[in-house]
Amino acid sequence: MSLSKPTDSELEILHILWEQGPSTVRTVNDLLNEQRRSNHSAKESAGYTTTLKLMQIMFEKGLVTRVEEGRTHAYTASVQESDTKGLLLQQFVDNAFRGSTAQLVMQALGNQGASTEELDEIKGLIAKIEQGK
Amino acid sequence: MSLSKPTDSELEILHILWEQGPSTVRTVNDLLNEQRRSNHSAKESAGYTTTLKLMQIMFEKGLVTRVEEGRTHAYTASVQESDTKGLLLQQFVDNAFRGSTAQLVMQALGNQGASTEELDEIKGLIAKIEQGK
DNA sequence: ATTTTTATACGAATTTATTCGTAGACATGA
DNA sequence: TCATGTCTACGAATAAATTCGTATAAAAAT
Repeated sequence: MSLSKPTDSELEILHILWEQGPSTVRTVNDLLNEQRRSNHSAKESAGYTTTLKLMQIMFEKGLVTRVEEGRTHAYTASVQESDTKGLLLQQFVDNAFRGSTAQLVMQALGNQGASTEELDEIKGLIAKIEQGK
Repeated sequence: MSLSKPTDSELEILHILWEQGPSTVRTVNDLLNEQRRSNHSAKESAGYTTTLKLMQIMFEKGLVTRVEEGRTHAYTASVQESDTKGLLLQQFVDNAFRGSTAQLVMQALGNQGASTEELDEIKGLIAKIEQGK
């Protein structure tokens, strides 16, 4: 069963499920719209049935599981956050940076600098990776 | 004049134009298909008129300029490689990593490790950034 | 000269993602 | 009870990206 790539909207929903754990469509839809408003996201707020439909499609694709709870369904992400992000990243690096992770990292750090703490974290990670070689 | 975001197919073409400089549709189409074959890209090889149409659309959007040369057109990328990649990266970080560049970098380095040389390069860059603060 | 090749332009089919309306079931509260 | 609200399912409209067929003109080859 190979990990399937979520679309942008699906990813938005996955983020919520990863954070919240099992949730109803209603909850997801509310949080989604709340976030869109506070982030000044480019997207308008989504209608309830829109989110419902998306989550049904995600269920068909196997991105989420669901359990009947009375009249409603509780949805749970069935893909790991880090696996999914890894897959997306891999494809993004291939498309935008011709497969060069280093180039991507350089661009990322160059662009909108990370904070000093973040840089320290990254240095630590590099040190750890170098140890392992 | 805000930079517009190229689609995946458009980005493939831009990469070729960035590498080759001004090129005809024929050249772009040939290189595109050559690359797709050698990379075992997921995509099939593209018909000539498909590439032509894409490049016409890119012209309308202002992603490329073109000059008549006899009977054919020579197309040139009109967006900077680093600007475009920066924009794509920004949007990707927002979508997939909720805006956290550090998280993206961590995932990128953790995933499919960079080579020792690349890590050195990155360390150098971090040092330079820290100097600038 | 006439056939074949190689351009552009353009309309339109296809595919994928997104959005929402409407219908039917069930619960809740006046 | 019966009106109102909230759920799921599902069909279908819309939008965006991709693909390609066909028409037409010009050049090149025979």
